[in-house]
Amino acid sequence: MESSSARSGGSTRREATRQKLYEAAVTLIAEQGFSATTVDEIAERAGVAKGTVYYNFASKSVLFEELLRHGVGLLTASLKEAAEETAREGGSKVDALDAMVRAGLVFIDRYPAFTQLYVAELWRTNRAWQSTLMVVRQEAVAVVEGVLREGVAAGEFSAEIDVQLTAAALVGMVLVAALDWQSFQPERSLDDVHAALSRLLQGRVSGKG
Amino acid sequence: MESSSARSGGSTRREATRQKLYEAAVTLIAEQGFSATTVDEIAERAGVAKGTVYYNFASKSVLFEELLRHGVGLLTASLKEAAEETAREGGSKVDALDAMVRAGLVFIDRYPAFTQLYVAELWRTNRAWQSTLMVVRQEAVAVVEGVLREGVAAGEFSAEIDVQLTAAALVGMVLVAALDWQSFQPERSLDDVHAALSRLLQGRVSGKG
DNA sequence: GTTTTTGAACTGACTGGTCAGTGCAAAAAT
DNA sequence: ATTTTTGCACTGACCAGTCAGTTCAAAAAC
Repeated sequence: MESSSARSGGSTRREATRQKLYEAAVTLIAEQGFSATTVDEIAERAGVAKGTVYYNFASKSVLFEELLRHGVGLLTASLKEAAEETAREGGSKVDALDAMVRAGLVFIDRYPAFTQLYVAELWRTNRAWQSTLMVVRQEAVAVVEGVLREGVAAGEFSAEIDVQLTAAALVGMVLVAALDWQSFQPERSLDDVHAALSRLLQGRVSGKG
Repeated sequence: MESSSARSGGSTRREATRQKLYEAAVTLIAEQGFSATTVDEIAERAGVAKGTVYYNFASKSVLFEELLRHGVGLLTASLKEAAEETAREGGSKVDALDAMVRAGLVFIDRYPAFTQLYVAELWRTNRAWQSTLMVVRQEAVAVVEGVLREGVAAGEFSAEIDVQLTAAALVGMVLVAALDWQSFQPERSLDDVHAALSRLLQGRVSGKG
């Protein structure tokens, strides 16, 4: 018989197990890389048996892919939210960029391991999950590109900026500054880091200030 | 006899073999990661026997570490050269930064695989070669920090900029923009990319332009 | 004649993935 | 109300294959 013990989209127990596996995998892979991390390690850290990993995910690669989707989904939602709230409050496009910079920093602060792992894999070639990686990357970068384009359309940004390259550069600015912050100056506050990046974003570097 | 022909370190033949191994390892590891790359693969791509790898390097890790040192050494030299030439020509510190941005782009354009590999490893923790990684990172970033500090001292940059964070952000800007360029818009010219980054660096984004 | 390279065989530890079986809470049957 | 059945979620020993690193005699390069 169809037991139907938990009709609403998968049992709670299973979802909890998957979450534990995500959390175990993300830190281990961030530290060691995908290949150097064994399924046994992931299972052990998650506190489940190895078979459970394969009960919940078709393979180690699939676990990783779903982890990527899950994580970037959170980031993209956060960036959109930041941009939309700024718009709602009548802020300029620079304000929107600034809010997104902060949202990015908050995300990296909350999920540093995921960020490390993502950066480490993003530009590799010939990997099984490359298409997944590109899709989720595009989702996130598109939010930044959108704000830049709107800014150009509204005359707030120079029409001569290269939207794609500028978006990539902004993402890189935040990414590397934040990872450096985490790795080498963890005592600094998020506001400190945000202030430094705002200054750079708004071109307030040159001049006596 | 230790003939005059090879003062710096070892025979020419041996050095050539090591160079071939570097080149083979750098592309393979950039594509697949360190752990997923086998010594047999490296030897095969380099066109030497496996025994030769172990005759020239104590282990796979040591080969990788020396590769890191070698590569970042080239980058650091190139950055210094760019900064010094700008100074020699009487350029401003912004000019020096701009020249270093270009030098970074040229480097990434010439050694994309090395750059990928380096970025993928830089923020990992608990790895055998972590101290090597940090040392060489610091050598490179210090060049940027130095120019920023001189700019502050000379009153060209605001005294309120955070040198460390700004340097990291600038490096990130170039790194990510360049890797994106390589990966997703390889048809663009170096000058194009450089122009986009210059604009951002000099705060010529806002405004009708 | 010394240094460097070759190449193939070998070892021993490790790994992704499998699978027969267990535990258990809810459903069905009595 | 009690017993029986169902099937989901999980378990962990096991397997077949892989890989870093070793060894070494012989050849090649210098």
